Amino acid sequence: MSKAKTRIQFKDFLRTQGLKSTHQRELILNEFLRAGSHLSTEDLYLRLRKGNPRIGYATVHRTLKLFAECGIAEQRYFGDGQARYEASDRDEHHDHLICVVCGKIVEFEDPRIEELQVEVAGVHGFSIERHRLELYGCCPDCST
Amino acid sequence: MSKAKTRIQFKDFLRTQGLKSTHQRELILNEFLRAGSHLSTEDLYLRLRKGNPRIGYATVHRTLKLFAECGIAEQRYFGDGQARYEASDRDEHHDHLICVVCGKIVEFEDPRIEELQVEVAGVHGFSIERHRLELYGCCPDCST
DNA sequence: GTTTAAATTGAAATCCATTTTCAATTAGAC
DNA sequence: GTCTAATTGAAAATGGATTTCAATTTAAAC
Repeated sequence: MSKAKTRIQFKDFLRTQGLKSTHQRELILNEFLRAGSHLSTEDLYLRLRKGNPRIGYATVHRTLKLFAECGIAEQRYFGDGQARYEASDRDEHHDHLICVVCGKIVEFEDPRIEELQVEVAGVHGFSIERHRLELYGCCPDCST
Repeated sequence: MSKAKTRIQFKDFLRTQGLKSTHQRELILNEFLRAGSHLSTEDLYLRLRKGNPRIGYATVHRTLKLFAECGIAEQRYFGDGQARYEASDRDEHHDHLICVVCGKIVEFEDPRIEELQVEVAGVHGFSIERHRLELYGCCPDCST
């Protein structure tokens, strides 16, 4: 999804929820879209502070939760005790490869795995709503 | 693996690491093996307190970390902000189905998925060390 | 443009699981 | 038994997430 469309989606969300469009929310969305994925609240907060000294951590936190609620971002936990957010600006779901040495995060997708997941869930009578698949290992750069 | 073997494995671990076998560690291991899987530190602490009023939370916490270190337990995060531990008393790795309604956790394993994971990681030059696969959805009891 | 009610902001406080501190205790080698 | 190092547990510290609340801002109504 284009950045322009994401901005419209967020505005629509705010309007339909009776929430207000504010300068801060705009700044935060812009920086979120500009920055790479897998950002923690802290990451985004620090990036924002560089250009805009007057944005509070609490506002960044609250706005990221709004993004997740409205569907333009997804919250993830990679086990380091910090929530991370990524833009859901693609149609395809994807999973993650995480390097245990340098922390690099690579995205991938495999429809065959997704299919098997649905099958396995069905065997246990579950209907899947979402899933999380993370492969932890050593990336090419770190294994030399 | 039998509980007796697990106890021996832990004792060996302590000995080789120059650590001491204490009454508390024994009590905690016993209760951990008796209790079901997917326990938080708090869960185990409360169970222990029932029979043994004088066991500290910090000791339970530290001992669970020892279990994880020595390989008789695995630490997991299911996104509710609490670490959970499960006995690794089987040879097979397994993944989890989590009911988003009632919180029930069901274990499963599928070698076909594991195979595909290795393949996908290889494509990106990663060697897998461990992985995490969780399917979140609605269990049969809650979907009626 | 002005008024007004409601939402928002941000600094600080709070929450809560995890982790550390430290003085007292205990295990285990000698 | 003696001695040294590890362990314990209560309490404090940590750190990210979340909430509080007075001041500010938004945007709808006038």
